[in-house]
Amino acid sequence: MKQTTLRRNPQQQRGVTRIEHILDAAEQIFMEVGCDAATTNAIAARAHTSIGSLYHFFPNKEAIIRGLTERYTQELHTLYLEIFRPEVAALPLYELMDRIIDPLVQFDLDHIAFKALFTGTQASLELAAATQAMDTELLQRIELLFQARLSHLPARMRFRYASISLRIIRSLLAFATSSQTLSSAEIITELKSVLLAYLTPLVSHEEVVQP
Amino acid sequence: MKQTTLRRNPQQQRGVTRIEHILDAAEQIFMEVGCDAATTNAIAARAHTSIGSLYHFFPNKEAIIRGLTERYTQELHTLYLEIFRPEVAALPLYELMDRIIDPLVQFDLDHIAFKALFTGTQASLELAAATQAMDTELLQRIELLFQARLSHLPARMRFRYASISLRIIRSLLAFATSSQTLSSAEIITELKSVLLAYLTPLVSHEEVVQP
Amino acid sequence: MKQTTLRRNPQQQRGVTRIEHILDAAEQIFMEVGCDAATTNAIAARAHTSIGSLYHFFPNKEAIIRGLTERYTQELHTLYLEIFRPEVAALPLYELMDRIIDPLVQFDLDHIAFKALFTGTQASLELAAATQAMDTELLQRIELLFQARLSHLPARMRFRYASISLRIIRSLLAFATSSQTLSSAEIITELKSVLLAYLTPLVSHEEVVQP
Amino acid sequence: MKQTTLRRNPQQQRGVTRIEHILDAAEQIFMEVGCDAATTNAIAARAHTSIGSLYHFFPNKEAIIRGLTERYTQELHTLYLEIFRPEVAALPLYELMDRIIDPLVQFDLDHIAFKALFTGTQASLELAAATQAMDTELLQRIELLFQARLSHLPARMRFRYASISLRIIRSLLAFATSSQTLSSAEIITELKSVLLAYLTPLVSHEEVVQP
DNA sequence: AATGAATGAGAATTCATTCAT
DNA sequence: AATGAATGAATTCTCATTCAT
Repeated sequence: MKQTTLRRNPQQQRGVTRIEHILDAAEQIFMEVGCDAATTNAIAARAHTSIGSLYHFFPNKEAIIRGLTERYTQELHTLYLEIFRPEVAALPLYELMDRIIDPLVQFDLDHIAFKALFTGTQASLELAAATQAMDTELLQRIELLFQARLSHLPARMRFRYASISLRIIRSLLAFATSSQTLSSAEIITELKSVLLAYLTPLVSHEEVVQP
Repeated sequence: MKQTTLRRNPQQQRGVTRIEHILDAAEQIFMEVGCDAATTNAIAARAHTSIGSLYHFFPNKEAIIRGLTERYTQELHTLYLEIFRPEVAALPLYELMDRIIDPLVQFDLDHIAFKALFTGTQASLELAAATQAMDTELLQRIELLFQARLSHLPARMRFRYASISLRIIRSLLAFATSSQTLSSAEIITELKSVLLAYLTPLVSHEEVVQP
Repeated sequence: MKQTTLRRNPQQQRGVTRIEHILDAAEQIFMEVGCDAATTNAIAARAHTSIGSLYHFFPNKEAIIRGLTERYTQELHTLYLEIFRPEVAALPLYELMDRIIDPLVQFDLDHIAFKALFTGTQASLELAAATQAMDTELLQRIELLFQARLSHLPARMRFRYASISLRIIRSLLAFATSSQTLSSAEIITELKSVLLAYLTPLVSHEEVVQP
Repeated sequence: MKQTTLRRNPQQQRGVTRIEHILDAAEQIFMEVGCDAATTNAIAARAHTSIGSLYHFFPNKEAIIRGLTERYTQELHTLYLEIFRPEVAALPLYELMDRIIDPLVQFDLDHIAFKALFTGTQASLELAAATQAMDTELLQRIELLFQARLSHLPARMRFRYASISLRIIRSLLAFATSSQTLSSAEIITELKSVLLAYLTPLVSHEEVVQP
């Protein structure tokens, strides 16, 4: 049975710093060569520590990936808390969109490295779960918004709209941060346009006024 | 410099069959364990051949990936030729959608293995290029359709709409073939709905009559 | 037990030609990459034949080396017969030298490829034996010459002088065909000079008159 | 680009010892089966270490050969320094000979393994360079001696005499350590005799008195 | 805690040789 | 005879992980 967490909780400040360094190094290396091709020795070297020290804190390579994922997940969770404040539920659709999508774009831009790197098998499984979890959280929050506004629809339909919206957001967000042919701004504008076109009919009883 | 194609063109019928077997085996194994974790020995074993024979035809592991990609690419290209016949340009939007999306869905279903497997570093680079190329072809064909129908728009805008549409198609297609919570049919229906909602305003001068 | 000779004597003229082609190809490849690194497939390809045909005539790689060695040995033996005609025994030392050394130089120049290539383990053993044999023949012929001229010396001493002379000849011959800093002619001149200086005291009763 | 040196400099005493062991083992194995046929696994086994450790210090097989060559080269260089002390320049020719040749003989006897083993392709290239370099050093030292004694000759001639002498020394030294038919002592005696016969005429103005 | 040496299973690839066509 | 596909043992080298210092 593989250990999945830190081998030991660092007792000293030094240890905490060391762990962060290792994660930073891992992030770089993963991005450069991919997850499978990254070697623990290379990560240790990049973190200016010894392989022994690395294994002092992480029981195995998988734990490094997990650590990285957790760090990312934590940040994303924090972002969700900031985005989905109670007051957003009452905003008009087009403004709601800005309030949700713009921070997500920014977050993706701030974490391009992270997204780019996860290609390897190990990482995929690891990240698939984490992303799944994070997207499930996002999905639920979107559903919650819909619940407030589309209370006349059956839950099943709200779930469907939320799922489809989430997928569109994710894909065009990824496109926005990677496209060579269209500008990020263009794509984000279109993303909002697509969602408005898709969702507006459902909320047509609202008084939608776009600026 | 790595060889990129077959080590030698098979001179005998046996060889052709063997190559197909190897590619089939590779496809399976890649799907099961991922591309980096797949070993050439495992592929040879699964293809009921010897490692020597594998290397008789493929100079290295990368060439197997390439071979697989090429086979897939070829099939996809053939599909595009079938889909984008001249007469589709004249179809009403909602029917056009059926004519394009339904075959793509079917193709994806027929090639779930292929899509699922490409995670490894080597494969990514390989497939990234091929997918890029194939999607570029699809993009151009969509642009061509738009050119016929949205001739009043500047080319730049048509390119943007085509790009965004393609992305949405790709992501919801992938969702359709992988979702655990929504049915494939549901997702496809929504995909068409999204595209109609997004594109209809642009072609509103057409007499759009949905059944 | 490894077969050491041809697998079968060629029945047709074609076969003889094919064998020569294979040996020629082997000689080239051996020279280019060394004996161990040379592959039978490469030899077959260079000989414009198939690996199957190669093994049709040679039971294994070693047999190719042996075949090459035998061809060389045969030619060298023929040369010795030409050089050591009865009349040379009576020639004055300095002329004798010309009669012996000049043809050897020419032979080495004509077979530079052959000398250069034999580096691999298999070849060494093979060639070591053959060279040993050929040099033993040369040694005996030199001894025979000495026997005629230095009949007053004990056989043991004649053998020693012959051995040493042979070694000097071999090494400076090799030097002559490979030196970058001295010309072949210079080296050959010195070779004769060394031998004369070394041997003349022994035959001082001869009337040595140099031109 | 192949690494050519140690993968890493050993930081601990253990490492230094291990490296020496590996080189010793390699020397033995190379001698037994030749350089190409020697496997890194066999070397590791003979060194009583793991293949991993071997590769911990040597990036590849070639580096082992290089390491061995360097060790040998270093020792030979040290020997040259000991042999060619300033005072030898003034010694009479026959004594000079003893002072130079006898230590070389001894060195060869002490390093029979090394000389015998270098047959493989890789090694040849490697050793060819090293031997070339070492012989060039020896050549220059001999030239320097000649410069002192044969100052009346043009430099070009001194170079020629030195080159020829070196070649004779090398070949008869090799003969001395390998001959089955003549004793080493006999051969060395003849070597000196040859050189004296060859060189004495040049220094005849010296008062050469042999005991 | 920290360092880096040690380990060895496992991966890609080669190539002499055999065999079916 | 000729061809080239098939075979698989053997080889070099990697890298996650453990252990001695």
